[in-house]
Amino acid sequence: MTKNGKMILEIICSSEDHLTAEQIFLRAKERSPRIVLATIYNNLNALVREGHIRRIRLEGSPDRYDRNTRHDHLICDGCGRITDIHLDDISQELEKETGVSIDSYDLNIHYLCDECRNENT
Amino acid sequence: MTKNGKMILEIICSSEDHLTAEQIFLRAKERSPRIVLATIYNNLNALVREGHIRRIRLEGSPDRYDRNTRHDHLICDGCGRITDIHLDDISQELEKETGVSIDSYDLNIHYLCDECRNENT
DNA sequence: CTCTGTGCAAAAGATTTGCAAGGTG
DNA sequence: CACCTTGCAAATCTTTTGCACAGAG
Repeated sequence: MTKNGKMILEIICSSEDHLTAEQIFLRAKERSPRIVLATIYNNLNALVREGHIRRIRLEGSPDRYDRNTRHDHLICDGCGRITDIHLDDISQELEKETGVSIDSYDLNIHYLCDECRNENT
Repeated sequence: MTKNGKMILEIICSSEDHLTAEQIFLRAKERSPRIVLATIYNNLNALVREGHIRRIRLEGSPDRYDRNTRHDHLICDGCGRITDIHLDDISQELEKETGVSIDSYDLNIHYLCDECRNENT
């Protein structure tokens, strides 16, 4: 793995949030001021391809990147906040139900967080 | 609902595939030659907002649109083909596990279809 | 007559690509 | 020297927006 690749992976893994390429770019720039967005994207794609990180695709906002431990996402449709949740792995049930051999799955749950629910009252 | 909205909904519902905006545009043009891509997008957004259709966001290809019956997706990471599957609704279990009130969820299962699996042998 | 959807052109946003240069082995 | 990553600029692709007009109620 390259120096930039390592740095980007570190940035992602050390963040509690789900960062966009732009945000990662800004943080990377703090350490390596001459770095460019294209380099971020190159490395992000490589990291996703090699399974080190996950890409989260969202409505109306750029992709976000997340460490690749098995977990699922709660997405508030009000404020857009994403929360990691750790549900039991259901791969085996899914394989039984679908009859195919599963590589991975994405489970994104849409809801309204407490604040957003109260706002809409 | 507007005439174009109805037409677009019909195109989506009568297709077995998961169409891109572009594909929908081309089919809409067969019936209504002066229609424009922007109109397609406007209507698609409205239809998604009103819950008539679903948007499927994919890696490296434009969004696709799908009828909004409850179902999940098998996505082959080799050829990109999407297959609808009908699993038991797991909302209730998810609500129990997460403790929040769920509006909806997306479950996308990644695998390799038979052809792609054989190719990689 | 008013209001909303439409066609059109142009813009915006996110991501990718081509190429020359730089660093590493 | 050979190779691969980088920086940079420009391109590409998808989607959105502003505006004037047309059509429906």
